[in-house]
Amino acid sequence: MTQQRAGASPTLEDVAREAGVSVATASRVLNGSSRTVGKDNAARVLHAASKLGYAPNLTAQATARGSTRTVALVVSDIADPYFSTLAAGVLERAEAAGLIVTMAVSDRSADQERRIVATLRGYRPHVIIVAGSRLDGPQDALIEELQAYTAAGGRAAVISQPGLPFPTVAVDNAGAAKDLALALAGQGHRRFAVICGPDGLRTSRDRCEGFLAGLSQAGIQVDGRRVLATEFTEDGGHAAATRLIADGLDDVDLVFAVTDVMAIGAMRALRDADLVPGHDIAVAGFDDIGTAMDVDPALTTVRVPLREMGIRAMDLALSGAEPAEVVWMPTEFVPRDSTSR
Amino acid sequence: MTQQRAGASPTLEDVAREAGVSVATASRVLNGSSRTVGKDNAARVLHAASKLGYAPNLTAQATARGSTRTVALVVSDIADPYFSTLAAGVLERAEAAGLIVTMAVSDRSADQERRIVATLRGYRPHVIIVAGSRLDGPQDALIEELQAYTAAGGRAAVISQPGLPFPTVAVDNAGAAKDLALALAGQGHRRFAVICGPDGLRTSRDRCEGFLAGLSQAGIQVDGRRVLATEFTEDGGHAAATRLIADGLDDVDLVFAVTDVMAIGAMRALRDADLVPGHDIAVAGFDDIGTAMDVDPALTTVRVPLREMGIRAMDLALSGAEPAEVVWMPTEFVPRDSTSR
DNA sequence: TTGTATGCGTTATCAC
DNA sequence: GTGATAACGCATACAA
Repeated sequence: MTQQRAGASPTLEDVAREAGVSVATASRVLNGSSRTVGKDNAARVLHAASKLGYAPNLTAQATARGSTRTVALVVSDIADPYFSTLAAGVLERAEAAGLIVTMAVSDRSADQERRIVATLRGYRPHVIIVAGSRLDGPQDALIEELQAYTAAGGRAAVISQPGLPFPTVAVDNAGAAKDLALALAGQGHRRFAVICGPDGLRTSRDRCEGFLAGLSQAGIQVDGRRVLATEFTEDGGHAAATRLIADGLDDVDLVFAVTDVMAIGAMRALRDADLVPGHDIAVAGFDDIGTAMDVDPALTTVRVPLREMGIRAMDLALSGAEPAEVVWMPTEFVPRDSTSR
Repeated sequence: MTQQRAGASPTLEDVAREAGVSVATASRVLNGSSRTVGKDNAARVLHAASKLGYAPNLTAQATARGSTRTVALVVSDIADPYFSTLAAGVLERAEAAGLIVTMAVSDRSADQERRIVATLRGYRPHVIIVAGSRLDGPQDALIEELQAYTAAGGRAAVISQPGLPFPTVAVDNAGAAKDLALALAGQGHRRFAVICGPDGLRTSRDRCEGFLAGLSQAGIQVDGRRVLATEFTEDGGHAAATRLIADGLDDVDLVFAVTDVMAIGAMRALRDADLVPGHDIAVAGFDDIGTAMDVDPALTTVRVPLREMGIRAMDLALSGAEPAEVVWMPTEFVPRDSTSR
């Protein structure tokens, strides 16, 4: 009976020695596909492996095989339900494909995002999925990094930033926001305030501009002072709504925030000011995160199939889609009590 | 000028050749610690690397060095704010330590959890953190797997399951639930219903029993038919509350659910039955997830410092804590409007 | 300071 | 069927 070094994982060699076979044989029964191994030898190896608590060194496997079974996912903020729901979809699909998911957060910084992709690329993942809310303008550094990856045979997919030279799953933010505006106008709302994200955030801009375009189409103008830019967070929504209230809300009957998270922050601000959301003033959001139907009144919003988008992004990457392919996911207007007087 | 194979990542050898130096030299400037490299050679290598878009193969690095810079995190469900907040803490701390986080979801299955740990172990991560809501009874398989990992020099930490032979960060669920019950009784509530998680879930049981113990200490008994077991999800909370309502809620003035997520589901069920949470019937939860203060009325709960727990778990693992070490995190009663008539 | 040679744990290509 | 053995991409002890 052989001894393995303490403080180190048993290796294939340890198992082989214990079983009295060659490493090649051990490798074959433990991992290989071709079942060309003698029955008793196989049993010996299996027994030795479990006795030693052997777990194949996947990093060594990766260097030997030249490929891994991992997918790298980069999100802006995992505590944000938008991203955690996306991530759940990616994880679900990855698991089904026998892939392990590596995750990193970019904290909404483009530079950080590039650095992360550069690092993740080092792990030679099977797939890289980038799900940040993308910035305006050329993403040269990120694109270069991802292109180096795909050029080397990697599969990449991007969520929510159409226009990049990678397979993409996205929703028509501008169009959906426009439809939302028209629907709200159809409900009888006339005086709007809009809470947008920080400048340069593509998703925010699309939704903002789409919404204003819809209002304009309905013959409604909104005062520039009623369009606020703020952080892409709940506190951002709260702060913006607070500003709005301070400036006087008399001529506003609906506040639209470009994300549910921000809208919910705005609702909190309204309540803090002793206003009743949905009664004194209507509120609408965008995304349909789970919480949207838990707040009271339930939040009118646009459903974005986040979990499905994570799944589709995985499918897209795994299927080796064309760089230019964009899968547009359907959205849906979800009227709830927050906009019905 | 040399050509690298298309469809493959440039290797250190490619860079070295391009720069006209040996791989050893290239390795030293690109990764090594000792800066014993000639100035011009270093520049050459750097230039070649960036020109080729070189990213070191981290898996190969790992097998060469025998160690990685990754931490493996296993959670039950990343879409659940409880876990996504924990994960955010882990990610934050990991990033600060220059570690990459690999994540997998166990879907609340013990067997799945063991399988995942077995797989993750194969990556020889620097750290493994298990954050499932643990089941009652012996977790033999999981423990064995984790012990094989630590025996081989790995650092493990566990969140929320004290009693396992690994460094642990936890909260006193039973004690906090008892205090909560006493506080609610102090608010004047007398007739309680309790929504628990499925049998065998340790966290749920501790909170349930602690709560009932607190009530009992306050001289309050609760009818067994008013203690329901259900799924550990929002829908579970909704379903249980619906059952409660169907059975008649006349003799109940407060519903306690063992997690905020479930409590929020219960609030939704109440509203669905045209009852006003916090007015017709009080509701209390546990965890203080972000949403707790977004619902209306804001949810009375017990604050569990989730993000900090993720951070502490990382610290614990990184510092090579004693197997038996348990860090108890403080909890705090957070009274809000859902329990104040 | 730089290069050579060897090893890391596996897989895969050969022979036997 | 099974066993040597050369890769895989990188790090590093040892020479030069």
